[in-house]
Amino acid sequence: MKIATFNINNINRRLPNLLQWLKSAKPDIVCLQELKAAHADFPEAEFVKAGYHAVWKGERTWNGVAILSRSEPIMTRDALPGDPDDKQSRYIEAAIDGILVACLYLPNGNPQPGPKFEYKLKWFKRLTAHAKKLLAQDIPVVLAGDYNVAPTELDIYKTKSWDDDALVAPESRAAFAKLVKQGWTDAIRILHPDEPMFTFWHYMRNRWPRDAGLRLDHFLLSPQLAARLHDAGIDRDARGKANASDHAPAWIELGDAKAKKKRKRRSKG
DNA sequence: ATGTCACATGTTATGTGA
Repeated sequence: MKIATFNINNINRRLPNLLQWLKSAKPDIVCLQELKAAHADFPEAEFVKAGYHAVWKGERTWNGVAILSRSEPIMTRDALPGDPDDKQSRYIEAAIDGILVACLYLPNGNPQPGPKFEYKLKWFKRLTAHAKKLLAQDIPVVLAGDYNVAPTELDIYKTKSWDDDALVAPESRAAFAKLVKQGWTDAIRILHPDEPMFTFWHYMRNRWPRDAGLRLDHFLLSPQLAARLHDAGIDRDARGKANASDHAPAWIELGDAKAKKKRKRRSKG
């Protein structure tokens, strides 16, 4: 079972890239962020043609999240609980093949300090509260998406350019660390402890050719899924294509769930 | 401040967000 997360940065603008990548990467489940499309403008038919079901939450101009899957998803939520006044489309959750898949797009938070940064930290708190409840259910859960946090120094190229940025701010990093500490496994990092594993390269200043990237897209796995983690990686090639998103897809490969223990056969006599 | 991209508003650019 292959699960991917991909900040697509405009689903319609990037549709040819996405379809090509789906064909070559063949993920079973894909979490998409930054659709930048109204709900009615989501190109569902194209994904059906490509063999995927889809659930999504659009928003005109900004944000927007979706989950594509080979098996039919059962949407469990299309918003992060905790603030009914939050109208931004940044969270969608579905049950797929016995896994609860949460697709999230955490606020960027710039400039900081300021109201946008406050919103980011508040959103993080709500996510952390919800994540705790999911963990308590003791089921296979993956929290996948663009967290807009480079968790450590290893997750960003050597630079001073981002020192005042919300992506590396101590509060952002502390919030991420606090979430992980609940008992989640950072899938990419646990399998690649020494490589940067960047997922984002800014369009500006030749950041892609210079490999001046950040690791912003993460998979957090509940213990039941962490036990099934076989492989993880970044499809960097996607970032080098024409008209690419500024993010590359990240993916994990999971083994099958253990077959349920067979009941002891009753003796015949 | 700059750099790059895309969209909205609605002009022959500018603001906004990332």
